Amino acid sequence: MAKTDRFGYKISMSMLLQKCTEAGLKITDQRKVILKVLEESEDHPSVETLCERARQVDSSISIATVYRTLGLLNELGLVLKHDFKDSSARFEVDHGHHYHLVDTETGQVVEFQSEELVALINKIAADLGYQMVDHTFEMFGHKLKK
Amino acid sequence: MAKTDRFGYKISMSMLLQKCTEAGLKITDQRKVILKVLEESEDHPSVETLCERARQVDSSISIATVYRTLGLLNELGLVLKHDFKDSSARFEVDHGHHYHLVDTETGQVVEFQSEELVALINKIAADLGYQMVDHTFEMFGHKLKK
DNA sequence: GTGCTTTTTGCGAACCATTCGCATAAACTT
DNA sequence: AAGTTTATGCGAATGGTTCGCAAAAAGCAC
Repeated sequence: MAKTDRFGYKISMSMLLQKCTEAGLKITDQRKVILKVLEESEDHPSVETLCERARQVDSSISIATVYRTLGLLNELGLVLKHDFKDSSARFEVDHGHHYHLVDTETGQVVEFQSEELVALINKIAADLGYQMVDHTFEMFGHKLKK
Repeated sequence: MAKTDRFGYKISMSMLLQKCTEAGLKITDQRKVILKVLEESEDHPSVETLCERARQVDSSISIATVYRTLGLLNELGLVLKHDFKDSSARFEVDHGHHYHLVDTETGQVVEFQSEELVALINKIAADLGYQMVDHTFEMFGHKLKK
């Protein structure tokens, strides 16, 4: 049975690698390792963290290669780059768009999607005379008391 | 008649300076110049741009002071810091809540409000069982070709 | 497989926005 | 005016990210 995420998107290494070859990229050992590490990461690792994890598999991998690989994957739309306020960029495999609601009391992160939200922001952009190509949205809140 | 921004918020230098003294900060010529330049900026200038503008009034102002002043004002909540994707941070006097659409081709920032968006995200939070207390939202796009 | 061409790699140096250390110079206090 | 505190300008340091280059590996044709 194929592995899927909570929204039902199928994810697989071979699919990621296929996309890379389709884009004319060569499949190197380093890229395979980095992709695998990224795909297995449940969190949103920084480049440095990612590099450390990759080095545990192949200690010769340099951070420059990690940067280059992530840049490439990001251009292909396979990987999402997040610029959180506190310094360095963080990455995750793009498993389909979802948003985050951070519980301000527990720190827990709730993921959700909303077609309605996507539709509305596209409409807002269009009303302003723009074609939206990207957006960021994050919520902070606490559980409703009954 | 008091000057107001496009959303009707009253803004004034003296108010900003008063907040600074209340916070125990000394009012220096540099701070007055930086504050004035920021307050008169209709755009969302980068630190470097801000520094250039300030230097036209007082050429001895250093970029380190501009950074320090903006950091201070940001801590006081008088100034908003935005980390748009394109490298350097950009600032604006806090005139109340609105959103930003960044033109990916020109770097220009379009401001907008949407009651509909506010209503929708509150509803989304409520549906998830949460009371929203804060959120971030930013759009990136380019002008529609006709 | 063996060549040949193109892409990728690791390394360190370069880059760039931002921050720091420090001695000097202002601002507030009395 | 004198004393205390905070702010400034300078240049050097920092830290994440990118670049240049020669060496290594990948893909392709035979």
